[in-house]
Amino acid sequence: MIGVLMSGGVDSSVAARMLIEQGHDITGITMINWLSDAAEKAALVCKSMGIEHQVIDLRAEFEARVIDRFCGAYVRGMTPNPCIECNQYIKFGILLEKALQLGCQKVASGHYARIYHERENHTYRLMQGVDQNKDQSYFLYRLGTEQLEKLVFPLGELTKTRVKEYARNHGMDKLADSEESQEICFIKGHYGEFVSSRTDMQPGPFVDSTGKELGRHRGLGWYTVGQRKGLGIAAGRPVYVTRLDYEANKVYVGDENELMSIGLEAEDTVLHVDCQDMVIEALGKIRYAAKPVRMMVKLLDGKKMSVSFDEPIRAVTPGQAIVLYDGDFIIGGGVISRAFRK
RNA sequence: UGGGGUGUAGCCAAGUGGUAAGGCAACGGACUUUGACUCCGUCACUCGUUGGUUCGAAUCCAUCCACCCCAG
Repeated sequence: MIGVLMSGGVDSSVAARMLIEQGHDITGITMINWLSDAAEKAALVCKSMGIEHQVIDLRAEFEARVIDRFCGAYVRGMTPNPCIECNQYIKFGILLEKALQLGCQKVASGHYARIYHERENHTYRLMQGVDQNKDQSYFLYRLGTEQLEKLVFPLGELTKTRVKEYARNHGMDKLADSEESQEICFIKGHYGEFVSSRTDMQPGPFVDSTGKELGRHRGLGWYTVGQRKGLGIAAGRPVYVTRLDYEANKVYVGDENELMSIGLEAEDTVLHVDCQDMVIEALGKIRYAAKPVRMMVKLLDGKKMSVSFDEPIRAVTPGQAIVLYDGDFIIGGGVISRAFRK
């Protein structure tokens, strides 16, 4: 039996339908994490497909592992990616465990990514989804063989367009036309609002590179490197956040050219390839929607790596993930801790 | 109080007699599983006040008000 993680949206619903068509015995699984009506929506979908549906309450785990860390990072001036944490620890951590306990042999989800099985050495590797625009491998880069061998991503070979078509052809018109869920699932409203409601954030100064004060900020959690909107600074030209200084509670701002970096340092590194020489050449992305750039990666001690780019990259942001690719394969990645400015 | 200067949207700022440029900010939308970037759109029936000149003024004149600088 395959347990399908269902949110009630098109993607996971199509994934479920496809598995049924392929003759698999499946059951729907939805986790309750925070504010979401996913469980109700998914229940309806499951009912229409005539399959079982289980709801698993992971609110406590989600809050501790994802939300608290998210706020903790923001308040310290970093820009975390909670989806990555959630995938690693919640969806494909605890939830996967529970599904296996429930008797599932495998767990499927509607992610746009592929899993490659190397039979010779019994390893599983993550690959980008075929749809370049929807590829979600960035959020899954931490998954290794132990998890991947238990997973199925039915949408990995499809484009979003094909998925919608599939939905329409299988009586799921409503789902096909439904809005995409875009934002972080546990926040309604502004991120800064959310972070400040759960932490102690203090206002402070906006300063330029010379230290001159240009205004007052509302607390580090309201900003991210590269941000332009929402600063309220009328300097006659656009100004961007260049750095967040937690110690001094200062938000540095400057011109776009002050945002360019030639390299970075990352920690909490995971690598899915053997690497004897400690130096890797790869394509890397420093944000989900970033353009991949060729870079040289040096492994420092076990968990750290130092990366230098072939060309300068804009707004390298501590807290975000650097994800490394070799063609369609995900090599690994880490959490950005510093940017090396031009 | 004497002399000089300035007053145009939230900020900066064009415009010197013909019926309010532009930038920044803000707001709205598109894009986006990071409220970021980017893109598109909106944003002064009115030019510190009150009068006057004129067919017509933000633009000329007078008045008052506010602020700035110099002098003292």
